[in-house]
Amino acid sequence: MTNSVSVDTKEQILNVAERLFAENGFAGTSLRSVIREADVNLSAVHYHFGSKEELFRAVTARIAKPVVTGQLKRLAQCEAKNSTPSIEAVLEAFITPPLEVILNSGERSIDCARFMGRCRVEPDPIGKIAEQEFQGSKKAYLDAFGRSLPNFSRTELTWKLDLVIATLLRVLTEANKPNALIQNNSPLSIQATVSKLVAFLASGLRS
Amino acid sequence: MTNSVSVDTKEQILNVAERLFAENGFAGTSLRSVIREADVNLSAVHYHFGSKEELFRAVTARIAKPVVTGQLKRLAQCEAKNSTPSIEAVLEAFITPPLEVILNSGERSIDCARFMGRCRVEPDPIGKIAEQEFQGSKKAYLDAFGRSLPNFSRTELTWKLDLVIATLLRVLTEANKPNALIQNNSPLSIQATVSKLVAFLASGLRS
DNA sequence: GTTTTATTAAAACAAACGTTTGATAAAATA
DNA sequence: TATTTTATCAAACGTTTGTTTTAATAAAAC
Repeated sequence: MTNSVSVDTKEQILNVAERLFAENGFAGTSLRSVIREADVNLSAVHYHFGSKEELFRAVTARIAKPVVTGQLKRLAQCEAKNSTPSIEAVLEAFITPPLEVILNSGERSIDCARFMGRCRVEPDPIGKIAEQEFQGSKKAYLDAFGRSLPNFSRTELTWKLDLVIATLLRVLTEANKPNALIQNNSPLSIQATVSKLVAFLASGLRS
Repeated sequence: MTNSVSVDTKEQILNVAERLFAENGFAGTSLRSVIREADVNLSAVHYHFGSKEELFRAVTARIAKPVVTGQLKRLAQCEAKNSTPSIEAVLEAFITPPLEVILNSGERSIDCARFMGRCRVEPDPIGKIAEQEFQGSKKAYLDAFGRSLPNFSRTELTWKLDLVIATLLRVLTEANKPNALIQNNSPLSIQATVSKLVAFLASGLRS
């Protein structure tokens, strides 16, 4: 049907699941704790999403889509200016979208950040689901790394991109905690975070 | 008593728990799956460890102790040679012990690596337990970072050390997977991994 | 006005969970 | 030798898990 009531129910479930998955992980979050906080019926979860695993996928997809889209768009812009962009420019294109999503998520911003950080350190098969949802931009960036750093093997570039992602995920997980890089989600803070991360990672990638 | 039977039981539980916690996380690992693979009685877990949480602490402590000891020892040696060692030397002192532990763990080496990588991305309160067990060397290294890099604030050094740890944990988690830095646990491979990680991180820390 | 269709609600399901209990026997201590 | 301690075991505890089933409700389509 798609009336306003069901939309609210579905979105309420997504929002609460996002927060609880981020806090307690997939296995540590029960559907009953979700429906309790979302104030909906237990059946609503299976009606709207089918299973706990599909609920997790839905939460992940909601965040991953704009991130991947943004990363591909920025990489294209980046390579439109310069056929062989600097690794700094490529890094900035990769790192900015996830931080931008946080900025555009209103009250959910911190939950978004923490969920992004959490979802990809989940044990399999849940971690694989998250990897799937985010992998749409991975190959393009691996290729871009190769063009910006032509002196490294594919294997070397692969684990380096992997460490870039791990670093980014840690920054997201720690958002708003003491001494964390992300201290609020103001545009200025996001910009500063991108700059510091690019500086931190670029020189390592060249090593 | 400490007869050979009980020692075997206790160690069997530790070994299997280490592997399953590493694979499936704390919440994703049931005590019944542990005792099934360890071929011991369910009560043996509570008899030897008291609770699931204390079993996790025991697994963590077994690995963390030699790591922390090694890190403190190497840092002291490092500063004995040079009162203000390079950040590369400090990094090497920090990174070597966890990789050394893997090398000295025989058949458990990959499980050790993966558990180290997993235990500190566990949701609280489990993650806090792991943090506790590993934190014995943290303050000393934060101070050492400050001496090697005197131009940065404590806050900046704190998140930078945090990212060093996150990078190291990722390398450990991915051990023996395709394109991973750690591809086997030979002394040569470990040495090569340390060198690459130091190179990757040192320049970022200076930025 | 009747029949679909979409959504919520409540109850029940079998399975799995961490933990506790009480019995048993071997080992250590006296 | 008698008593206590240590270790192991099967069985059961009450609770919680994800999922399914069965009804009830209300809006939409015919």
